[in-house]
Amino acid sequence: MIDLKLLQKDFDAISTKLMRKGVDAAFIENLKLKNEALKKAKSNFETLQALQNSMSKEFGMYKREGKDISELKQRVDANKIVINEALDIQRNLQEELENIAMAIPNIPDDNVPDGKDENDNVEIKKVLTPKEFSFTPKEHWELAEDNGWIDFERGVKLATSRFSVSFGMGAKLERALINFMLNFNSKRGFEEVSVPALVNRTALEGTGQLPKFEDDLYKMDGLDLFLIPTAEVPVTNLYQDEILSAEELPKKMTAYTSCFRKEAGAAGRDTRGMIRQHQFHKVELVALSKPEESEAIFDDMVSCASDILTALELPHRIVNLCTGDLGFSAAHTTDIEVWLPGQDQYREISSISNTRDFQARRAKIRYKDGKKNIMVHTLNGSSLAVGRTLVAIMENYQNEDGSIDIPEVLKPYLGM
RNA sequence: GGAGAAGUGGGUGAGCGGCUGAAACCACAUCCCUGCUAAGGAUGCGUAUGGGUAACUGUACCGAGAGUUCGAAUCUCUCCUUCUCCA
Repeated sequence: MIDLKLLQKDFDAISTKLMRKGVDAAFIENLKLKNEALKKAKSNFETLQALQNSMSKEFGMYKREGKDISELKQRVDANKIVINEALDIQRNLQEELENIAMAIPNIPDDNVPDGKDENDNVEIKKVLTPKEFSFTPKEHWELAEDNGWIDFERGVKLATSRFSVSFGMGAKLERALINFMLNFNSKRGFEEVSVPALVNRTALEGTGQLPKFEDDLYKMDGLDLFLIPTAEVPVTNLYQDEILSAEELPKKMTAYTSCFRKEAGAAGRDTRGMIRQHQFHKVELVALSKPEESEAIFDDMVSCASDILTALELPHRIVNLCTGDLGFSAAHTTDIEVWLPGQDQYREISSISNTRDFQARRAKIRYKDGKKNIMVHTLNGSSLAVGRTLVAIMENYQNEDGSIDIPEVLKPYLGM
């Protein structure tokens, strides 16, 4: 959630920034007006309540002293009616305000480039040069089927479209990648955690998936529980509604989970292969930090993900997302795109975001700085999407005869 | 699935309709004393939000929500969680 006090104080600047992200000006204006109205309503209610409280105290004294209370009772009863009206007004405003505020995305940083969609993202640098093939490289689905690594039909048979099954070396490689990535992140100072794959509404509101994006989530029938779309949700919410001590920051964590997404708006995109599946594996990095540390940690996370790709000898590039491609909760995001020779293009394999205090305010994650409680900054990033890494290995390590080499760093994980 | 018991501040735990935002103890912080490593004393010490430069102060919060009442941590209802017993 954005800082309403800041909005109130510096309305023009904040609304200008939000408009860069495509938020309707009228919407922001409305938020401001509602906020002001709520403040008035609250103050009004509290004054009445204070009066009621003091009369109630008097009431107790009268009774103890055996005085006549009928006149006082009349006053108190009359005030009660007024209070209830004031409370109603306040509650309605509160609810309206919350609905609006929760649907407003984070304020993009000033250095986020303007742009409409992913085509306007800005490349920062390339790492490793794609190798030249002496033959026409195949796409991963062909390689996956030819090598018997992935069975797309049987995934559909078991569930529905956009599900797949890994066999043999395909399955082993997934497991090796997960272990390799977790170990890599551990060495970089991220503590490994294992978390539930189902979370409640509060957790999803905390990280910003709800209330706006319920259509993208799988919801349990009859329960207020959802399958996680990313480990970011359970891991960040681990400290929901807590006040951490300054010494325990930064908290750097890494988790492997399956992720589940309905891909509601993605009809027709990447229908073939395992680029866009309803269920996929991902190793995630999450950090909670003091505000002044978050940028350094952000850089650390980007390099951590990039270094994994480098260790796997996979060419990739680092891209700064433009306003149009920026997610709901992010103040700024860097994507890592891996080179896919079969597709002859770079494709997203990691997305690292600093949400600053946006999620912390929603999830109420604070730390004690001396006497004051301050919102932490939260960061998250993939390191990496396992399925897409497997895709990248298949396409980059393919040979002319259709066989696939195994990256050196993974061999120990495969007993090779 | 059935039957009971319980959920209070960082922890233990009192309170069972007004004098309680909450005793006491522990932990913690600052200061003092002492002087030798362990103890003594004083003060402070929850969260959120509004007002105020500040001191301070209004309001809300005793698992969550609703209700009874002039007034609820305390009474009622629903839900959640934990523990014990039964199937």
